[in-house]
Amino acid sequence: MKIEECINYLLTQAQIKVNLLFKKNLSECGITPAQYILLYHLWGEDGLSPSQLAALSALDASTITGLLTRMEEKALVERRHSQDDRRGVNVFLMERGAKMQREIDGIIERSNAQALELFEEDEQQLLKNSLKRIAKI
Amino acid sequence: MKIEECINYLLTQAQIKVNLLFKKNLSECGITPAQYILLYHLWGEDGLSPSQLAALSALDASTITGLLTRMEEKALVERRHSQDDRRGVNVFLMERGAKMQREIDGIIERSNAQALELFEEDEQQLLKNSLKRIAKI
DNA sequence: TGATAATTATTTGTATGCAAAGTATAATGC
DNA sequence: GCATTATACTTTGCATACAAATAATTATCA
Repeated sequence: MKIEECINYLLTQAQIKVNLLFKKNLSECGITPAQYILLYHLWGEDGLSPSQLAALSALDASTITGLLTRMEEKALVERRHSQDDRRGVNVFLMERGAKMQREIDGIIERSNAQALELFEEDEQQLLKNSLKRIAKI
Repeated sequence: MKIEECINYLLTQAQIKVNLLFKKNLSECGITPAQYILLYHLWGEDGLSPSQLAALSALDASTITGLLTRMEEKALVERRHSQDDRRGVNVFLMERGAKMQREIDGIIERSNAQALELFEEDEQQLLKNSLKRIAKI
């Protein structure tokens, strides 16, 4: 079959391009798209564990470890050992990570509009719904 | 905005999942999805240069370098210095890389069907068209 | 022709991603 | 209680990706 009909090829091409756009826009405030995902979940509930973040973001736990390490180096978040279960870790927002929420939200809104500017509202919804379905494989 | 409405998030989630499926299926014959893309273009025209492969696959030239190095180690392709332009390189299929075409084509067909099994034919086309459009950013 | 610019590919550095192995701690079962 | 399991996280190894810097070669043009 032609590669232009291969769903993995098309998804990868689209993801690389869109992710580059988001990465460029988010670099204004020194974070990456993947780091945004963890910040987003922590804004909703501070003190989540790495495994909870892995579940919420559908990423592997070892991926979370790396992300958190780099985010700690940038003073966005802080890891604290859990009191009740010494295996556990809780991740807390630091001041920088908490304060950036509005700025980052703006960048995300803007980036979405930019990526989808050629799509009508109903086309956007169709695309998003299809992506949600295919991600449930 | 909710992260479930963020196009970069949705594209990334879908791409990771679908790519894992393709990666698992392609591992039968020892290649990866990214390596498949280069093989595909070489099946169409042997002896392409790294920059041509970069243009055809919409990947950065430095990404192609790494892919080719790993593909050479597996005796899939071979780099030869260009005769007319000593800066240039031409990439040629080796026997293993050439012979695998039919097997790999089968795996790609199967993987596509698997990834899209919950989609009607017209939904598949709509999704693919949307992905093509968004990748042109 | 000889310096400067452009082109081609690679190298280096950074950031994701997963899988598999390793570590520390807690839970279970005999 | 103590050995076995299970859980939570990290480490290591591999494969993509891009950006920026390098190296080698070719083209331009003054």
